[in-house]
Amino acid sequence: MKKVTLNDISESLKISKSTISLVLNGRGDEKRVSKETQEKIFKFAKEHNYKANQLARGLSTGKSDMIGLVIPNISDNFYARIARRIEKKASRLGYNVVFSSTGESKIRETELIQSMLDRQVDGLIIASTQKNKDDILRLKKQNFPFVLIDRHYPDIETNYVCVNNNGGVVRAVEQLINSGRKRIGFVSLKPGLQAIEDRLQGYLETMNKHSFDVKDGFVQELDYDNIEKDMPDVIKSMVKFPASVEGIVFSTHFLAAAGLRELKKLNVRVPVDVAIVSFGQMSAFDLIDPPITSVIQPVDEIGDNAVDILLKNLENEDLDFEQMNLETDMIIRKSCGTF
Amino acid sequence: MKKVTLNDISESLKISKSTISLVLNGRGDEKRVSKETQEKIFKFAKEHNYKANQLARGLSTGKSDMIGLVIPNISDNFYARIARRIEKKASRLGYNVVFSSTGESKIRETELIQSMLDRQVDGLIIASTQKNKDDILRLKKQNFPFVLIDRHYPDIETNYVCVNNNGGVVRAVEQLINSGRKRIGFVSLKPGLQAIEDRLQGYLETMNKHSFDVKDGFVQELDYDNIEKDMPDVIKSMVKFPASVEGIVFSTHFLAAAGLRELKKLNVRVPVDVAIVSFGQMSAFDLIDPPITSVIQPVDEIGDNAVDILLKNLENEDLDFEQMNLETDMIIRKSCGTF
DNA sequence: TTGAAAGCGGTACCAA
DNA sequence: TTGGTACCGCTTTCAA
Repeated sequence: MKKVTLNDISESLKISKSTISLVLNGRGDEKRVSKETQEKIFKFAKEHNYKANQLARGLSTGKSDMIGLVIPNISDNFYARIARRIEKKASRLGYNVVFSSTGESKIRETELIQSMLDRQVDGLIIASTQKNKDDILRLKKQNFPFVLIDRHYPDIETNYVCVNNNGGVVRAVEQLINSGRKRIGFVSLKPGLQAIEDRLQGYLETMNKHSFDVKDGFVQELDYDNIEKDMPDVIKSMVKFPASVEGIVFSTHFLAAAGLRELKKLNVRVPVDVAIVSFGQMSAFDLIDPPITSVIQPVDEIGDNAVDILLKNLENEDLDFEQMNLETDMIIRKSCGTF
Repeated sequence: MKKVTLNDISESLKISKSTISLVLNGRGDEKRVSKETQEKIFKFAKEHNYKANQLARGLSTGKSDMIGLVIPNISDNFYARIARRIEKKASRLGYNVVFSSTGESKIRETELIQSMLDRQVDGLIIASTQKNKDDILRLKKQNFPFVLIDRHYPDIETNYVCVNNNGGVVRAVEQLINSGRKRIGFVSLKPGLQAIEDRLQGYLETMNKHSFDVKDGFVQELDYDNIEKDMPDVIKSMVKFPASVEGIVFSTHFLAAAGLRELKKLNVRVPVDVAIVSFGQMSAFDLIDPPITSVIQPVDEIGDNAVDILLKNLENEDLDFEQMNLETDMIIRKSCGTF
C-alpha cells in the first residue's frame, strides 16, 4: 500500500500540484479555487487517505513543526512532568516534540543539541547541564529560537523559565528554624549547576541571618553519579558528633529520598532526632514515614511558559528575552518537626 | 549565519555534489575518491561546520532515522523509565525519538500515530490504549514496522513486549495468602486493557485455587480519570462489613498509592488490619509507611527488547512476529504482613 | 481560476 | 576517480 502523494492526486485528477496543495492547505477560498475543484480534491484526498509528507513539506517551507526537548533525564519525575506539559501544549499547537536526555553529560548535551538542529527542529527547550556555555552561546549567536528551563546561565542573556531557588531554600531553612532547630545541615550536589549554587546560597544566607554557625560537615555535596554510594557516609557524618545536625535540607527530591533511606537505616528518628525538608517533591512524599515537608516547584507553569515563550519566538525574530523566576510553594508535613 | 549546504561546498570547491555527498558519508574510499579530494572536502566541511539537513536526506533516502514512541503518559514513572531506556538505546544506534502521550484516549492515540507517520518515522513503539484496534490493524496491513509494549491486542498478531501480568498477580495474591489472609480484595481499573484483564484473572484464579470466596465488593474497578475522587468510597466499602477485606492487591502502582492514602485516612492499620501488595512499583515504595510489597516489572528489558525488535524489523521486511511476556519479580516489604 | 516550473538539500545512478 | 542529473514530495511564485 504505497503512500499517496500530491503527484498521484495530480495525475489522477488532472489538476496541477499547486492547486491541490493550495486547497489541501485550506487556502482554496483565499486563492479563489472553484468550489467544484476544491470538492473534487477533498473527496479524492479523503478517499485515498492522503497525508502530506512532513519531511518534504519541511524541506520546502524551511520549518519542521518539531520542537526539541533536551533534559537531564526523562525518567526523573520532575522533568517527566515538565515534558508532559510541554508535549501537551505543543501538540495542541501543531508541534511534535523530540526529546533526549543528557544524563548531565556535557558531551551528550552537545551531541543532542546538534542532532536536533540537524533534524531542523524549529526551536529548542533545554534544561542544560550548565557545563555547556559554548553551545548556548552559539545558539544565541545564530539567533536560533530556544528557551532554557530549570537552569540558566547567569552570564548569558537568554530566554529562561526557572524557579526562585534561593527563595525556596530560604523557606525550607526557616521552617526548620521555626520548629526549633539550630544545627541545620544542607545536602546537595557537587557544584556546577547554578540552581544548586543558588540553593546553597539560600541556605547560607538564612543561617547567617539567624546567626547560626555553619559548622564543619554541615554542607555536604554529592556526586550526581554516586549518590547511592556516597549517601551513607554523608548521613553518618552529619548525624554524629561533631556535626550532630538537628535538621537537614536536601537540595533536591532524590537526595531527600536517598538521605531518608540512610537515616532510617541508622535508626535516626525523623523528625524527632533530625528534622528534614526536601527541595522538590516526589509523588509519594505524603505517604512516606514520616511524610516529607517539601518545597514545591511549579512544574506546569515551567512547561507552559517555556512553550509560550518559544512559540512567540518562532513567530517573531527579535523579541526581548523573557526571563522568569517562578516562585515555589511549600507543603508542610511531619518531617520538618513542626507538629 | 546561514547554514552551509552541499551546494555551497560544491560551488566553493568546484567539486560535484555527488562526490561530496559520498565522501561525507564515509563512502569515499569505497568509491575510490582520491585522498586529496577527500581531504579537501573534509577540511572544508569541518571549517564551515557543515551538517547535513536530515529533512532533505530523509526525503531522499526514504528513511528519517526517527522512531516514534506513543505511550499513555510520559509523566508516569513506569513509562518514563521505559522511555529513557528506549531513547538511550535508540540514540546510540543513530535514531532520535519523538514521543507523545495519549492520556489513554483512543482519539489522541489515532492522531498521534498519524502525526508520527506523517513525520515519516521509520518505526513505532506503542503502549496502546487498547481501544484502538483499527490503527494497529492498519499499521499491520501496511506492513509498517512497529512493536507494542506493555499492552498488546490478543487477537492481533504483532510484535510485542509485555509482562506476564497474570503470573505477577498470582504471586501477589499468594503472598497475601501466605501471610494468612483469606478475605482478599482486588482494586483495579475499569476493563478495557488486556493487561488489566489478565491481572484480574490472576486474582480470580488464585482465589479460586485456594477455594476462597470472592465476595461482593472484593473486586473494585475505578475509572482512570477519577481515581482520586472514587478511591475513598472504594476503600471504605472494602474495609467495612460486609466485605471486610484483610488484604488488597492493587493492580497498578498509582492505585496502590491512592489506596494507601485512603487506608491511612481511615486509620486502618497496614498490614495489621489490611495487608496490601502493589502490582508495579514507585521509586519511594521502600520509604513509605509501611514499605510496600510490590510486583516489579522489568522496565529496562521492556525498553531494550522493544528497540531491538523494532530495529531488526527496520532492516528486514518480513520477520516473524516476536512476542515476549517477560516475567515479573517481587520485592517483599512490610505492607503484605509477612513479617 | 488554474497550471508550469523552480527550488528546498540531499542521494544515487549512470556516464565520462 | 569524478561529474551530471534525475528524483524524493511539497510549496510558492509567476504566468496564463
